[in-house]
Amino acid sequence: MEERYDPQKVELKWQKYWAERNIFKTEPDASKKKFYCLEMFPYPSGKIHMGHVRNYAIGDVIARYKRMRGFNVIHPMGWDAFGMPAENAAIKEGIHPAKWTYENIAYMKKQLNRMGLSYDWDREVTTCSPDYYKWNQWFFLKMYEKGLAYRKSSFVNWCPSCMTVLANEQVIDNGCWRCDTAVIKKELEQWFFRITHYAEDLLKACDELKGWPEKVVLMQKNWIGKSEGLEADFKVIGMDERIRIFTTRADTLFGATFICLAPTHPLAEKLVSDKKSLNNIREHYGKEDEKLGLFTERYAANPVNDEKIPIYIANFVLMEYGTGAIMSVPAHDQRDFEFAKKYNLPIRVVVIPEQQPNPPLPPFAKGGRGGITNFGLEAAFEEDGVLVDSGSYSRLKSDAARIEIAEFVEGRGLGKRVINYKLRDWGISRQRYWGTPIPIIYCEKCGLVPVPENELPVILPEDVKFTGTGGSPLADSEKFINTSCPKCNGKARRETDTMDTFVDSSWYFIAYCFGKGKIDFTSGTETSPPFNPPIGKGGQRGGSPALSYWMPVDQYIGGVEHAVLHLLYSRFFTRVIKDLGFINSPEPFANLLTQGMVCKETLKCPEHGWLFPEDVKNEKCVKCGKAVERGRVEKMSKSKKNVIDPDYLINKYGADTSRLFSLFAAPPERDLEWSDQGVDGAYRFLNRIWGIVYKYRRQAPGVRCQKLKPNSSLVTRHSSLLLRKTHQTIKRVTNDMEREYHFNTAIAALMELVNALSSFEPKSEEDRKILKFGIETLLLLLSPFSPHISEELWESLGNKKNILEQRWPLWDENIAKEEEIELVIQINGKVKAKIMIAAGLADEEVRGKALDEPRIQEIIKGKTLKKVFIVKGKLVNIVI
RNA sequence: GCCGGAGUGGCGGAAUUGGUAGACGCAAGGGACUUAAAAUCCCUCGUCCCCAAAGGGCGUGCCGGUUCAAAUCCGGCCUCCGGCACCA
Repeated sequence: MEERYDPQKVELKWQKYWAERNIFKTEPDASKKKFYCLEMFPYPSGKIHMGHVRNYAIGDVIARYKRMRGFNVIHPMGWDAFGMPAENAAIKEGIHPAKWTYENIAYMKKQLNRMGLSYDWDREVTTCSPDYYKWNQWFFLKMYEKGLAYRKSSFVNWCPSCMTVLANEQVIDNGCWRCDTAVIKKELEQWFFRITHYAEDLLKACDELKGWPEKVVLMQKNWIGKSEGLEADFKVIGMDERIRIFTTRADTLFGATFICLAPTHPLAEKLVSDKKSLNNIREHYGKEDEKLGLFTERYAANPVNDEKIPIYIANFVLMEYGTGAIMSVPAHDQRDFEFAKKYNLPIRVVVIPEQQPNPPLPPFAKGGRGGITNFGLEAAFEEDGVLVDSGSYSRLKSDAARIEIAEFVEGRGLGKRVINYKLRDWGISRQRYWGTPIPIIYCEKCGLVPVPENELPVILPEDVKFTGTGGSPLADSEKFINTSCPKCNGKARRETDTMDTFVDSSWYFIAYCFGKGKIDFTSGTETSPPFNPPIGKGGQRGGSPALSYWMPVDQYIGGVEHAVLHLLYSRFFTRVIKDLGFINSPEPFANLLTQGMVCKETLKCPEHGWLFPEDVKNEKCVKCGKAVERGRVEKMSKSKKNVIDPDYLINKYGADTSRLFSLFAAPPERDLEWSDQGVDGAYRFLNRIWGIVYKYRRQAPGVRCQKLKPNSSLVTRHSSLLLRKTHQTIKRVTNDMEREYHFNTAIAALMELVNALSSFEPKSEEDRKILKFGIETLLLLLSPFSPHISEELWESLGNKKNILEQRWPLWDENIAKEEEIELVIQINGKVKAKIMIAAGLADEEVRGKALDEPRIQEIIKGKTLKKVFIVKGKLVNIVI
């Protein structure tokens, strides 16, 4: 054994050892409980970053820990390989996206292996390979058959920079999720997945996501955005038309003083004669600037009292939500209020607060009760209350009135109660090259024809031109576009849009279960006894035993930025796949851990802007020598240059230190602040362990000492303390792992054990045995965090079998238990003394010992004891 | 605006059920070893009063409450972070 710890040597040795034996390969084994540990697969952008290091370190600890706990662990990895950066590289540097992508994958795979991650590479998936995206196409066809994939024209979010469409979820603060460019509305024919078909199910099942952070569940619920309300028809006076509106406030129906249509509402054209004005409004549609309206010069009849009210077109009314038309109740809706003020429309109060008039009346009441109160109001009253000026419904409370008025409107045949969702169908068409071709053919005679299943995959052609201008390169590829119709064999052309890359990542966790190159949803085998029977109902395919064995994912780990996007799409896809009969559970991820961001302080030179850490020497910019400003701690990003390159870190300290630091610096769900000194600390810790093992490597060879008991005649007092500490450490580390994966406190416990080991001086043979037991236990507990050094030192101690194949140690509660406890004695809640007493004494004895304590005697002398509280094993509080 | 989450030493963080606030690490200061430095090891380390010790006061964003006892529970506020945002 070397005296000095050389991480490079140790780590490469064990990585080679693991790879040669393909040690992380797993197969279904019905005799063992499975554990599916999954980290979000990366986009192969070139190199891994610290966010990946953290994400994959967390996942690897869990995988290795569960493996030692006896689970059959599946721990796969792959590549989210379609996407825009590859195409941008092609435009900028002339490299083909495929070449660029596969080269990046090769490099990043090396990096991941260099981190010592325990992946079963026999399950690797690469989404840009035809044997993967074939199944995107297959799912598309299945969904098309079931009406879950459809085409429609609509106003879509368009990113002018990426030159493509974005789904609603992919618009962040009105900008593109990828490049931040302001998104504009554009009318296009698009393919959609009918995710709204599952809206209610996706929402209801949120409550079953017990293993997810509440925050994420809430975000999903809000995104789905269920609301119950009334759809009501307003007849257009003098025309044979009705305008159907949606409202959640049927109780305010008597307060409606006008109605508004979205500019793109089908009736808008009919009602408005001034097309120029209509187009003007359309240009301001969906923009968050001022509210704009256009009077149609037509009127409609309120379904509740046939009152005649004006019809407007308004830019703020969305066609995509509800019916694309609203009734406007300015007294009780702030938006309508602003609109009414601007266009001088009447405002009628029909709901007043329940508690009157003390506390003082809200501003709206200044104008008096009920009636047209088009003055004195400063804001709408949007809360529930009591109805006024609403015919026979006056004096009812809002909640009751909502039901009664809705029933009345329903009774007149002028509406129905409905449920609406904010969730829209998922637009998947992208006008880009580097994605999955949508398997559709347009025939001059037969129209829209799906590509037959046996002709899949529709291969993405390689010989296309990347100009960076205009639309998708596919649209210019004659070879690709021109085809023949599968029905009539006549001239036809292919769809040139490709699929959103979120389609790829919506089922990759299911793909892993098949194994590399073996994805197959068409030849499901019959139920075989060792596995759970697949759910396939009559007529459906049999499903796959591998899928029912491995699914769902037991622990999913990734960034919170996917809280709605990827996670919602995956839940949708998993439902579709379940309904096709391939898996049992509609939920893909039983437990979800959303890890925090990796952050670092930013550095800025007044002249050269953001600086890399290595561009700063002695607080000065290396280029100009000016003093550097220390900025805020922010998420590591290339643009702010506050990054640490994982390659640099691993070359300098090794993978074990890098992993250990990123796990120790903060609990996984919280943001992690980078600290160079912290990394040094982690490195020092591993060096100390190396030193301890080196010092004692030849002591007590071949001994296992699980059965040693403290205070037996052979064991000295100081060694029985070490034995206890060892058992306590097993207990603490195990509990920290089980309790929300709090690795930081688990590592802190290991550090305490190292402190105890390094200050221990063995004097007898028994001491040496206990010391060795302590060291071996330390290595076992450390191995999920820093696996290479643990293997190396384990071997140095003469162990023949891998530490990987060892069982997680168990603690003995009798040994871990303290014999003496420190009793805190408080007087009136303030700590006055601490004494050591035997553990497990009866309350009376504890009380006696506390009162006998001289310091306490001194204070309570001559005072009456009011009460004495005893907390077992901890504290006594004497109230005087 | 609406909905979440957080606020603890110089710093990252700990405190599992209301029961010793500050585990563990980092930084800092002092010491040992060394020709010297690095490395390593040992000691101190919330703050204030006191020469010091002993002891005591204060202290988990702020104000108030419940309790024998509050970082933890309740009410009100402040700040920061995240999500949603014309969704009728």
